[in-house]
Amino acid sequence: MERQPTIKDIAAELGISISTVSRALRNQPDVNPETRKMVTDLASQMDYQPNKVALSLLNRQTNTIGVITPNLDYVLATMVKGIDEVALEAGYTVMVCQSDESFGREIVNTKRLLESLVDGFIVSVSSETKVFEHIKNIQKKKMPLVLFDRFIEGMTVPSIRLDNALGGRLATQHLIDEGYQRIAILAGPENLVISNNRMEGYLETLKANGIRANKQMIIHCDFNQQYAYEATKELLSMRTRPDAIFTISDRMAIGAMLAIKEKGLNMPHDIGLVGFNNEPVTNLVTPRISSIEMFAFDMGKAAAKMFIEMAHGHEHTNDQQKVFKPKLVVRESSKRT
Amino acid sequence: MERQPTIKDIAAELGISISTVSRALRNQPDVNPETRKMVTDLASQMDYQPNKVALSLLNRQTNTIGVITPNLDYVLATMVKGIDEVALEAGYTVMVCQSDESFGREIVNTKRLLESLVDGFIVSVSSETKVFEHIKNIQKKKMPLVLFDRFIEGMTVPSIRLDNALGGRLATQHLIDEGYQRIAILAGPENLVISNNRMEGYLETLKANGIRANKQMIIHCDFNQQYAYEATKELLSMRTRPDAIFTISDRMAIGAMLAIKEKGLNMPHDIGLVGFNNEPVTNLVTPRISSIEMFAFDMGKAAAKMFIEMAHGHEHTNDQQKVFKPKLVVRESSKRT
DNA sequence: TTGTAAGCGTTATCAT
DNA sequence: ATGATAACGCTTACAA
Repeated sequence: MERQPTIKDIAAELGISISTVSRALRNQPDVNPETRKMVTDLASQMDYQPNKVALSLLNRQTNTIGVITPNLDYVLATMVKGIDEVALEAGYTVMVCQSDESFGREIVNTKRLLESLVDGFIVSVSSETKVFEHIKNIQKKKMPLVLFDRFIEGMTVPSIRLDNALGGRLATQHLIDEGYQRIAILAGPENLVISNNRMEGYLETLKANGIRANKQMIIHCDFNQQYAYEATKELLSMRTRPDAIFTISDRMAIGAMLAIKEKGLNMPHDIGLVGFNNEPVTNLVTPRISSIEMFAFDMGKAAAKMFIEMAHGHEHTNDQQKVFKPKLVVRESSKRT
Repeated sequence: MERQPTIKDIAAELGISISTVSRALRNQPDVNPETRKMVTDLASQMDYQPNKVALSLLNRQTNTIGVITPNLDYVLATMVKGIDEVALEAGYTVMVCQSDESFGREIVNTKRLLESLVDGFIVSVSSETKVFEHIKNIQKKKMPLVLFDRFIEGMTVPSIRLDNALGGRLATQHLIDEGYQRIAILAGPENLVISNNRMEGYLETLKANGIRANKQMIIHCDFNQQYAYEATKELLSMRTRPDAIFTISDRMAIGAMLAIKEKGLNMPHDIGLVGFNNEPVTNLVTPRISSIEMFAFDMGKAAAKMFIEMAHGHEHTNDQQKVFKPKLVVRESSKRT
């Protein structure tokens, strides 16, 4: 890589001092118009670009946000897009690191970015993450930190999250309203808060409708189409099989759908299905899958906005949380009436 | 954000000079074991982290790669994941910027990152991009630059690309082999090289099989499910409708599929369909869609490897290109025999 | 073995 | 209107 031109080079070339060059370039008053012209002309001729690293060192801020995400699947990619959008607008650049749902990689990523490269973090923790020292570390340094999507129970961190329990309630109540009685749930990994919250909504709603929850109807499995497929096959081979399934992700809904079709059951007649996330794919399959919309793009934007407010030193409390309300989107897979 | 501890602080606290601290911290010889212990102990107690910005300024390199991508849809997200993987391994951090298929945002992103924030670039140009001054600019600065996926015709830039024409040939030949005669193509935007290459493969193969290309069977439309849906409706209402459609992306294949189903046609009997990318969704719909696998993850890894070689000053020629061979994956949508 | 000082590119403060 | 200098945090000759 070639050495880039600096104000020093410009100053030397023009036989003036670097402070004058600096001033001229930044349109400060108190600089002779002729001098300014000389400087700006030469600068653009040399294709001079101010060195952001030097500025970062000087100002002790990099105008960079470290974004750590477990993956870039639909929901998180959409959120990251929202973050990107707002950040760019506000003069921030975003460093996206994928932890790949691995605790180890999350640690490594955090540590790297922490080394004075970023002004703060917007983080969604991996499904493996059960210890939060690295997150506390960020807080200890008083850096702006916003969690999004996946959050941490029992820790007060500013965050953007979804009312997952409501999502669970909406889905379950809808199935009940459509006349389904034996509603199974494919829940996510056990330690994942969002997954548990969706399940709580499910349990709550069953109870509110006088339906006894059945442990055999509650399956924990990875956020994964294959597992969901297997789990559904299992469910469908029960002596009293479920007549509806609520999966806490659309990926899982697809897996469930494959198993249902294989079994020769008709949706929504024989069995109902509701997913979560409202991914485009729900519209592409036959029958189309009902799902819970979570406004991922807006959530991303909100996360970035909250971050920027914190970075600009606006007062904020640590337990500031913005909670988005999900919305039920009814499609053929669950519409029996 | 709190001021982070520096070696200066450590030195002051211990009453020694900063160079000694620096040496102790970096395990240099020539430093008294006792001094070293004092220093390292205090450092870890203060949770000292070396300031990367200062180091970047000193070394004139940031160990950061600027990745510019038009979007984070399946293919590019997968490639970015590959880039990430290799980069992390090699001690680089990745800054991902989405241009959102907009030329303007691509320019802005490039310019920002160029301001000495990154050591070089791995870029996939937006579909809008027809002028390449910003890319030439990077080259002029002698920064490592690798293009991936989308590349530029008539410019010699190191790049990782797919043999798109081969992809077009594989798909088309397969359809012909399955007995389809009137094969339409939903090509992408006209100025996009990858799209044109796929079409060339299509045209070539028709010719090689003695089939006359029909202009009405060649539709240019955005990489977009909705457009593909409209275009297919149009195609299917022709007096002599096509009996097969090759779409140059799986998204478009889904759009086409919707139109085909709406028309009540049976796949693969009445009409054949082949997509491109081999996205997971091709496996989720009924019938499953045949597609062209492009090994996106490996392509991303290769891009990062090439970048790192360049950054390490390995000799390279500007026209160094790694071309991946796509593979046909046959599924039900096109298997008539 | 340790300290001093220059330098990385820039801005801000204080002269001139 | 312009210049000299210190500072940001660090490394690295060079000196002690």
